[in-house]
Amino acid sequence: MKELVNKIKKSIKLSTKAEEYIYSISKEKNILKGEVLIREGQTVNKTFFVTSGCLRSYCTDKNGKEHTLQFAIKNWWISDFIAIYNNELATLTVESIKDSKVIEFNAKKLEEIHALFPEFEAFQRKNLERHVVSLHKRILNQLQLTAPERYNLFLKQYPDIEKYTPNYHIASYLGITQQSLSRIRIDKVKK
Amino acid sequence: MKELVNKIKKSIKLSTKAEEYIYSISKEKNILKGEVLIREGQTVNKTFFVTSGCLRSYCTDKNGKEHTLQFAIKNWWISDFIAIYNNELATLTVESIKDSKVIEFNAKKLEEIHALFPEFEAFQRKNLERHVVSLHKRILNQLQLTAPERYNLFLKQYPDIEKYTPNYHIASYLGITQQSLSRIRIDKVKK
DNA sequence: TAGCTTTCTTACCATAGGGTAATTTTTATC
DNA sequence: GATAAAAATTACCCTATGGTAAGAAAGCTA
Repeated sequence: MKELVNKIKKSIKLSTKAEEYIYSISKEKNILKGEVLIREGQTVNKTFFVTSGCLRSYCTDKNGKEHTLQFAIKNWWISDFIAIYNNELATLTVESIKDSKVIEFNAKKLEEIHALFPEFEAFQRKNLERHVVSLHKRILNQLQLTAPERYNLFLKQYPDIEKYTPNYHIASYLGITQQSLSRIRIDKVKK
Repeated sequence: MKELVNKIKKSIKLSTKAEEYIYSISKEKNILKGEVLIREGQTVNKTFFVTSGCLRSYCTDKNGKEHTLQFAIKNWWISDFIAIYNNELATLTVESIKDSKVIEFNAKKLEEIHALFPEFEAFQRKNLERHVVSLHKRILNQLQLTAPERYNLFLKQYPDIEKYTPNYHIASYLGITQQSLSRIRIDKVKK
């Protein structure tokens, strides 16, 4: 928690009141592997900031197949932002894939922070800008790279995620099946 | 221009000074089909707001193949946001695909508007939030839909883009070849 | 209208990746 | 360590999409 506040302070000047407000709308939580923090179909009133461990968000298609939108490791925010920003019910599920520590925010009150403490706007804008950049890059990679290339890039971005994430989650992030990923991994070793 | 300012005013309270500033950092431009507004490898110092017509942004891969990141129609913003937000050279090209009218902003000065007129922050935040949502949806669609499904969705989102966009641009947005798109179109008529 | 250019379609074959299912390996639990 | 559960690999065949290339259609330009 302290860490996050320091991070914010590096980006903007945070008044004491604003800092107090942040503490009042959040709480630190220990999450066990497998816990579901946001469930598809339900109201989304929480946003999480990961301080250790890893969460993922995914949707489930009509055939029951899961598609991973995001892995959130240390210092990332995760929630169902489609639902929050559109004020809709969750289409995503957010679950913990290893024991994690998060700071849980009340989404509504986190939104209100901008009206109450406009100093926070610049911080949030930077966050959103970074988010847009990473999504643009992901889309471009999906369009132009082969599955093995995407997998190698993924490993660079999440260096030790393989230690605790099943391959089928990685596959569902890359847009391939776990069997294909398995072949890719084997081909890689052969070389 | 007037239209954009009204749009902004619907979202936030815009002071006279801020409005004047907006006018001072922008100008309306008529763009001919085929004009390149941002070129890969160069410095990006402009952001465009489309008032009519259509632009697209794309990257070119190592084989010279183009991949469309975005089509921007009326009321959309377009630029190379990866370059702007990361302060890097352009990796994208932005070109007009039909005669268009745009409002051209100095990107640096548009960024500075937030420090000068903090009232603008909330407007920009909403823009970025919407942008994130549309990118999340695009990624999820790419992961879970077949090419024909993505094509149908695309036609709903850009109802008459086919009138002026060559198919291979659409294909390059959907992540397939123009030949595949051609087959999909034919199959669709048969049904 | 003729001729040129761009775009679209079609055909052929190649290939990456998918689906199902069986088997092996790893991990967790008692 | 034995057993069960979860995950990963492998095999088999299949299908969607890609690549090349040729031809047809449409759109420009003179």
